[in-house]
Amino acid sequence: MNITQELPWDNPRFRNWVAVARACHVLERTLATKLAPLDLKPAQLDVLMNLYRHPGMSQHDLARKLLVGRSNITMLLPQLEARGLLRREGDEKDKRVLRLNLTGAGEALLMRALKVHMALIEKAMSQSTPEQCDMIGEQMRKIADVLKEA
Amino acid sequence: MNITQELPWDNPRFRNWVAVARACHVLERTLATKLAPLDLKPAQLDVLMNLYRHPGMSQHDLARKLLVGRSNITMLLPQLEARGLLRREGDEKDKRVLRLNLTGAGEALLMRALKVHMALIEKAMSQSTPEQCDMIGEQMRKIADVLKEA
DNA sequence: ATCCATTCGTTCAAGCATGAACATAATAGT
DNA sequence: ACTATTATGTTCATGCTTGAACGAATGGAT
Repeated sequence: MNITQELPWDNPRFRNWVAVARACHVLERTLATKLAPLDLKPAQLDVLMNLYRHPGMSQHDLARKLLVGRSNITMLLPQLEARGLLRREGDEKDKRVLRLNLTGAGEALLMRALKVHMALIEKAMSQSTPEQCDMIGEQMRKIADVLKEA
Repeated sequence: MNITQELPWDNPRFRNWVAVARACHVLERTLATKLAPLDLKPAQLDVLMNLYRHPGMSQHDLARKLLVGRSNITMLLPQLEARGLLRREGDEKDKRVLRLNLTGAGEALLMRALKVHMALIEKAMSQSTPEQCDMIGEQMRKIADVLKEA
């Protein structure tokens, strides 16, 4: 038995990553409660955001952007479509894919939700200088890249 | 209508936070797959880690540490107890609370899981200098504090 | 042309997390 | 002592996410 094995709690990388995970968790849950008045879940907001930025996206592309399974998208979209927030239209050239687009109502709701989201993020990151903030984003993008290859 | 409203994607804080959330998400899912051979979920690992560091904890304390509801703990613990990884013993002085402690098997499994977890975090954060890493942790702790007051 | 593999979306069962409602135990106020 | 309030843990119904299995459509190889 190796009694000298380093325990994770003595490791700065471990402790600091735990802090990252906790901050994410807290912000996610706070966002959920602040979004409740709009009858929107964080996952649904992610959908609207991605459709706004990438109109005509397929469900498969959306799933990959959101890092979730395709079936998740299948379960998620009908609710939003029934509320008139987006449209699903079959592609002419490839009859397998459904093209996704926000409706006017979808864009309107998105804008309201984005105000909430932005305010929360502003509050959270107001403690950091712009330089610190950019550095954090840069490191996090590297982390996502490194892990996607794993 | 304010056409000059800043869109979130132009805001550094927003873009950088999105990167944080994505990195967390990717690491969480990667951890889940790497932990599968041990038949352990990330949430269960969190339980074991906290019990290791805080022996004799109550379920309520554990729930607060993990940022989840009490009922979640109630659903989570019986599986781990049935596997002989932890014990739940009634407190003598306060008959409402259950004191939680790891068993030897629980500690052993925890150590194996920690190796996996540590390796993943090392890989993820190997891109950052120690100074950057510490700064990230510091900022994230501030964020969690700010949001807990919200 | 005809297979074969691949891609896209769906369905379904299973596992998790949540919040409200509840039962029991402790505590504070009177 | 007695009541009211608070704290701990459980139960239950609901909704979300996942992964495997499936059908339909596409594209490539021969």
